[in-house]
Amino acid sequence: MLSQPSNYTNKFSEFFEPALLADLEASAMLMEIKSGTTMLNVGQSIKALPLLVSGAIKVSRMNEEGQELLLYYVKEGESCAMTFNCSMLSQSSVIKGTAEEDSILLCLPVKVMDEWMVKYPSWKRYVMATILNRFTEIIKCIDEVAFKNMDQRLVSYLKEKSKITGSTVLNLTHQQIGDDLGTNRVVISRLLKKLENDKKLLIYNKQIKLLKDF
Amino acid sequence: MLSQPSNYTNKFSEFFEPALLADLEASAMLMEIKSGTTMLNVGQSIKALPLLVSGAIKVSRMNEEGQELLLYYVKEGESCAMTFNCSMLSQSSVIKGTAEEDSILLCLPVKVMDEWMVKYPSWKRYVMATILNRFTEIIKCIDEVAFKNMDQRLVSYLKEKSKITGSTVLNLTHQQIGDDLGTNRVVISRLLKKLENDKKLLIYNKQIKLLKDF
DNA sequence: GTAATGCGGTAACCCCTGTTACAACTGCAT
DNA sequence: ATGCAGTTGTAACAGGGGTTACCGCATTAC
Repeated sequence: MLSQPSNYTNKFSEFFEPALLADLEASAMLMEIKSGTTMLNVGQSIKALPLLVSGAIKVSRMNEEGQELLLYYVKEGESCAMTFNCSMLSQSSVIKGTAEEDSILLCLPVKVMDEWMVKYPSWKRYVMATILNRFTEIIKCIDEVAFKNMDQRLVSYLKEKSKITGSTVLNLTHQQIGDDLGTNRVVISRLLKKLENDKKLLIYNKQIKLLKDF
Repeated sequence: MLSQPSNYTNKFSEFFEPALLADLEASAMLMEIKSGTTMLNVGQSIKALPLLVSGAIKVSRMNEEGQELLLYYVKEGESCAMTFNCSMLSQSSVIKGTAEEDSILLCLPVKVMDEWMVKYPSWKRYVMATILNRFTEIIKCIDEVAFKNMDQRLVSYLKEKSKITGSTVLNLTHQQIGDDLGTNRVVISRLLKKLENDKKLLIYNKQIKLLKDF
């Protein structure tokens, strides 16, 4: 059983002014999301703005043929930039959002977030900072896809994954990695094997352990 | 010799409320930019917000090794989303902006654009719409780079170029195209030749003519 | 136990694309 | 006219990585 929003809004107390925090408590709805839940799919319209209290959300692009590509993660204290945009202009989404872990989030009605842009300077700052961060991360993603080889992308991916989970043991199948990087399972197996030979990691069943000099 | 801003702000009269237009006239500085001028480079800080009256700006990503990749164009009546973000948070740019044609733009001090977010609903809408459009275009760019082959990317590129210039005759060298798509000149020559054989276009020196069934 | 399913290892194959090299051609400068 | 710089055509080669196929192994269901 979850307690009231008031216990969770303090995750945001470093960004938000007191009046905004109070308003947030009053307006937001607390939600619990199980790992793996798809919260938003391509083409859906956006009904509420999620502020992440704990856990992590994976944001990815899916093309028409169902191929996927990981864009970035939304972490604690963060929110989704696309949602800001889409909700303010009542457009539908071009991306997919999935809970990477069990997550807790505060859901805000779209209406209030627009009002708050005018009312609370700290909210405006937060929204702008979030948008800029996402832009930067998407640009990073473009750099990877456009200029880097698959082996480098795989290494970046595993590092990021390790950072997100806070562990050097990653519970991942080769297929899952391939999906996130928009490539084939065999390619990933091949590259992982090479990394194992180079003593960068160890491969187990559905599990990868990163070694010290990864 | 350029006339006063007042003659140019009407490009924006469809988006902006009258009071904002008046304020724009008072605050903006009119600038003329020659084709090929680099207006913003990676690592630079942003001093002013450009609103494009006429012409077109090419926005691209450059990586550390100097490889380039075209992201999108800013056209008449539009502005640059990254600039909004960076200027509001006083961050430096991660992208490059170059005048694609001779262009005229209104330059706004960073300070006022922040105030206007609160003051003018139509400004807030414009900013948000711009940001969303850019997001969408960058996602499109990711789709291309991640999922499409070079021949498909080349076709998209030429179509876009034709739309921007409003002509089916494009004054481009193969090298320039290669730079925009982040690839090698020889690759472009090869693919163009194939398109010429397929009767999609004609190749001249420093010039390409798109045919009807392109 | 056995069967079924999913995961991982490996080989073989091929296409796309990046790279290098060189020749032919254009246009401009002198 | 000659030379030079920039542009284009083409061949040849190499490597990355996408694809298919098949096998062994682990896990779960029955």
